[in-house]
Amino acid sequence: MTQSRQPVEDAFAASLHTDDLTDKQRAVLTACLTLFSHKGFDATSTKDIAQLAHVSEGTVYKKYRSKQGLLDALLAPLATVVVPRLAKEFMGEVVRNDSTDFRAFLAFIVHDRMTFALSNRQLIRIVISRVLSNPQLLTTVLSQFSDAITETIEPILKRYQQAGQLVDWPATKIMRTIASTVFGTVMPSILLDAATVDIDFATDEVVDFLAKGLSPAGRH
Amino acid sequence: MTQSRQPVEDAFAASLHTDDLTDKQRAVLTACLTLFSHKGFDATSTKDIAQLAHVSEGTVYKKYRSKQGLLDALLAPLATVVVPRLAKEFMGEVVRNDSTDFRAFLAFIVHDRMTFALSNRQLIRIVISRVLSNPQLLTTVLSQFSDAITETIEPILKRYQQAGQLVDWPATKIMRTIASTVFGTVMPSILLDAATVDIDFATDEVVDFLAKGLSPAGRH
Amino acid sequence: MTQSRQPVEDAFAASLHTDDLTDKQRAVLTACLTLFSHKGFDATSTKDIAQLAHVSEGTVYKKYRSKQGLLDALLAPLATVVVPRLAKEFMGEVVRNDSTDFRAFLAFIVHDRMTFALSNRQLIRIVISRVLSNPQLLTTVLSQFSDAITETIEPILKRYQQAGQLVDWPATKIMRTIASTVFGTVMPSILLDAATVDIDFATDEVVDFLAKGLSPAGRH
Amino acid sequence: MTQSRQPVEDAFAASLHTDDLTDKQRAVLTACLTLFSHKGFDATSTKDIAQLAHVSEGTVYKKYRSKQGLLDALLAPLATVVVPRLAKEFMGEVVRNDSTDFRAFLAFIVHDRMTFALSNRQLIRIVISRVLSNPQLLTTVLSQFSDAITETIEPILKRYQQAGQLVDWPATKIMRTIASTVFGTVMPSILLDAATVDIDFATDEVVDFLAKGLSPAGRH
DNA sequence: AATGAATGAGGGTTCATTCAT
DNA sequence: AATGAATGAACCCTCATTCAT
Repeated sequence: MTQSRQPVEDAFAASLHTDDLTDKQRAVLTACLTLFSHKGFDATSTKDIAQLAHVSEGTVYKKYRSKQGLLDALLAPLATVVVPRLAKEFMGEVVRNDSTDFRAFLAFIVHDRMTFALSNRQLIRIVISRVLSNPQLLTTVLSQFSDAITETIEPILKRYQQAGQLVDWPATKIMRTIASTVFGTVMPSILLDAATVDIDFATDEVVDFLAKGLSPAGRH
Repeated sequence: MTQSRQPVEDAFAASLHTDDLTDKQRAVLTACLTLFSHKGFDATSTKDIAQLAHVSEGTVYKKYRSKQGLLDALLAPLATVVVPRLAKEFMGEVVRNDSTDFRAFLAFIVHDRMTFALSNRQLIRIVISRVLSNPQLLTTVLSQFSDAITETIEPILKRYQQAGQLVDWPATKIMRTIASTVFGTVMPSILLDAATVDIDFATDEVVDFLAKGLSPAGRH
Repeated sequence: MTQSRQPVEDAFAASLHTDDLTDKQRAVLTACLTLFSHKGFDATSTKDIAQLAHVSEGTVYKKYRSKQGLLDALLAPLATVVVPRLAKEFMGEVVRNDSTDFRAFLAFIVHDRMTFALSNRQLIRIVISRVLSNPQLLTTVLSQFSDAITETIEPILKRYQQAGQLVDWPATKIMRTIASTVFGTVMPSILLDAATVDIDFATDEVVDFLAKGLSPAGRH
Repeated sequence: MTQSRQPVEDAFAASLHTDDLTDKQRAVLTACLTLFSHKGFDATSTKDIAQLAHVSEGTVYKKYRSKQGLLDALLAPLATVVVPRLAKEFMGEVVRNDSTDFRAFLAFIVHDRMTFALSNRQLIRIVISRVLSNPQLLTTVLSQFSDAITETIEPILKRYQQAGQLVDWPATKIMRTIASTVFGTVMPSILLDAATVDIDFATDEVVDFLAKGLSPAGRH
């Protein structure tokens, strides 16, 4: 039921290496990821960044011309790399899992999202932090996920609903429920930035719970 | 099923008025609540606070001697007022709901928590923000809730489990599941700081989902 | 040789009690004396003063309208009370000591000045401190002493010089030499604000030294 | 009798140039020396310093991280450069003056100390000012001088005492007497920060006075 | 490309002073 | 006479950013 594929978790990390960055500039971005996620954007000084990256203060500004630019550079892959690649992952999975039942589908999606969330804890921490002071960012991120994922997943869910395996809710609501449950499960690890979750075990439990909670109402 | 009681939602607001504060000092705290929750603690300047509170910068420091002190003053009621009062609320409900079934219990708790969460959106935003840069705060808050609530609720859950109405999970896991689902439901409203949720309607949906998801495994 | 009269040492302390001051205002001045002398004028806040005087911050300003006013109030007696009274002391002594030799005169003046300096350590500390940032004050103080004392003392010295008991220096130079030696002796006690000097013993030593140093050159 | 050597007077000034300081940072220290000595440490603002040094306020903090740090940087050479070098000067003089009499020795030491005091008026003013609010500093400075100088000078004095040229007092008392007299002579110039003293002439006078005052008691 | 000295605006905080009570 | 809440200018210091080297 659980799988060991590595779908998107390092899509972000990869993006750090594909750009035309020097070693020092990469070190700067990595330092930003660490510091922004732990101290917060505002509480991180460019001096902090320079020191952690073992770089002069001037170098911090060589590629990106402001502290905000560094933050943007960290968050950009979310829209340009992570989300699109997500959609593609699911599309491929659709074909492969075409005949499996809802529970198997659930297992895949839950495991995939948990792995992603735990692999990108720092980035997620930064996103949460920024969303708090810039709610529009949440709208953007959510709509990207909505556009990219829901569109891909909706037909799949419809099939399970027609097969009587899934409650007759709108696709967005179902996905939101799944997301809430998954997020609620991994949230402590994300906030504490400690990888204390056994993903395979947690997936089984969450799938159990969701399978029941999302079963057609008539069953009861 | 849903109720219109107002248990704890303004426990915090009330705490602003019980202290021996001047009108101006209260205005300062209120301004802090607004600004810290929207711009974040670090991005809020004492000048911002003074202006929003229609007060001089000196007054900002009259009662609390540092910006951190103002933050602490906002978060303190969480431990000294909100959480203890929560426990008492539940204790009272135990008596009243003694004979009701699990679904009714669920309705109460979900409605109560949603109301609390939506009534204290700003405070919650601040807590989330601070937890990101001070994980120990999460541990503290969670353990307080754990101590105060779980202890009160565990015997109740046990009764429902013995009556075959509730899955045989540890109390903490059940509560965490409920909390995750509730939090996932209200999170968009909290992050966006927009009260767009119909609590009664949302309660019904969440209760439906949870009742199924937490039903004993054997049922399926 | 040494005497137990109490000439001027508490002329200043007395001035605190002669003015039409309430108890609280006196407490304020006393607190100023302590704080200005130990922390310095600039490093002493009006809050410090209020607290040490057990008085509200408003009261600090009741009699004297600024912090500078408080300092002035402390230093004023120096010109209006202390120095004039000094002259009178010496005038009286002239009559009494009319027939004594230079050594006895020296003993009187050294003992008198030592007693004064050690009894007004705090005031002297403040004067030194103020002189550093306002050299004109030194000129004022010195000229007051010059006017008041030298004028009184010069004829006396002349008599000792004519009697061959005293070097043939100008009166001011002799007095400055005496003052330097006395000041050098008590300076550690003044700076450290610790009364560790046995005045009678120290007087004997200083008189020995000065009597030789100021003896007519021909002797050697 | 008087000499024109320049032993230690600019030991401090030199120390400003040996450190790895930028021109601007040196200008900052120089401005601090001037302002601290004239207005006092507490009454000098970092803005004052920046303006006098023709530098931005940020630059004031580039090398030393606080205003106190700047003060420490000014006072440090006193312990690490000035005092040790003093000892060495005297040691050298011992050899050269081996056969001279006490009066010549006195002339050297008086001239040397007067030159030093007048060349470092600003520094001395700062030290006096700081001693007033931090008596422990006096203890430190005095003990350094005690250790460095007395130890070097004591055997010399003993020789003069055995030759019957010097009163039979403890070395520390003799040195303190000399110091008091010298300090008393130059003090007006130091406090007023005006170089109105003819060192050679003043030396002769002070030596005359001290030679008599410190002559063996039996002579009289 | 990389450095780090330099900048000056703005940060949090303290302060002397005022004034309604 | 006495209080202490309120003020806002000024304080010390940090910051993101620039630029000559």
